[in-house]
Amino acid sequence: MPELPEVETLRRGLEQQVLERRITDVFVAIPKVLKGQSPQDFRDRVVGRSIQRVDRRGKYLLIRLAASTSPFSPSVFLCIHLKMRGQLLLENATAAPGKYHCITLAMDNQRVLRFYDMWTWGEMRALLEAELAQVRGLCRMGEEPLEADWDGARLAARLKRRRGPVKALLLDQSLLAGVGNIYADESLFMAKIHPERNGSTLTSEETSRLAQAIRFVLQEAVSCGGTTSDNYVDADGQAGRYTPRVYERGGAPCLFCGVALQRIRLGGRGTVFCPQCQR
DNA sequence: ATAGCGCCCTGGTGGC
DNA sequence: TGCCACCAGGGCGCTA
Repeated sequence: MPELPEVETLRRGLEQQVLERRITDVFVAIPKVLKGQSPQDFRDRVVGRSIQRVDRRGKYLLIRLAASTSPFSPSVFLCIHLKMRGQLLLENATAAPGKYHCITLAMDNQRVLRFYDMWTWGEMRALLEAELAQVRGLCRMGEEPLEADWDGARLAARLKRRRGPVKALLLDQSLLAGVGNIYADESLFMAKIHPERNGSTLTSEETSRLAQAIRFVLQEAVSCGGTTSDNYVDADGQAGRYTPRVYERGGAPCLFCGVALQRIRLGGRGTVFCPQCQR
C-alpha cells in the first residue's frame, strides 16, 4: 500500500530516469483505470509530449507533460494514484508486459513506463491543469507533513476541529496528506499516544510530540525507500527497506517495553499498538 | 455538514 | 489434500 514515503521514493526514481523523455506511444490494456477517460483521449493528450516534472501531492503522483510542438499549447498532467496494489515500473521496451498490466507508456529511449494493478483500483488520467484542480482527492488534500513549516501547532489546529479517534483523523487525507495505515500506527507508537484517543483532546505537548513523530517516521521511511508489506516496489522493482516497529507486529514484543503489541480494528482498519507505552 | 458504511478486487489464509 | 468462505484495504459516493 503505497503511502507518502513509497510514492516519494517512486517520484525520486522516476525523476532520475524520465525527465525530458518524450512519450512516443501509449497502450491501454485496462481502460477501467482511466476512470472514464477514453483510451483515445488519453492517448491524444499524452503521445508526443515530453516529461517536464515529476511531483507528489499526498499519495498522488503528478507527471507534468510539456507540449513539444508549440510553447503555447497547455500542459497535460498524468494524475496517478496507486491505491492498494498499483505499481509503476520502468522496463525495457523489448520486455513483454507482466501479469496485471494496465497501461504502457513508451518513451524515446527504448524504455517503457508500465502501470500494473492486480486489483485495478488504481487510477491514471491525463488531465489539463483546470481538470486537475477539480480532482476531488487533490483539491481537498491536507497539509504536507514534510513541508518545512509544518509542526505540532498546524496539526493541533486541524485536530481540534474534528472528533473521533486520533488514528482515524491521521488517515483522513483532507486533514493530513500522505499518511496511511502503516505510518499512522508507526507515528502514534513513536509519540506514545493511544490510537483510540479522541484527537481533539490531545494536549499541545502531545500534538507537538505526534507531529515530530510523524515527521521522524516519514523521513526515516523515505530514507529507507519506503516499506514493502504487500507488493510495493519502486520504479526499478526494488522493495522498500523500512522495518515497521508495530505495523503487522501484533502479538510481538514492544521494542521499548517488551509487552505484547495489541491488534485491534479501528475505523475498519487493522491497528497495532503497545498497550503499555501508548496511553 | 459530517460520520458511517458499502463498494471496487483478488491472493493468501484458515477451517473443515 | 482440496475446496471454499472469508479477509484485507484507500478513497469515493451514497445515506441518514
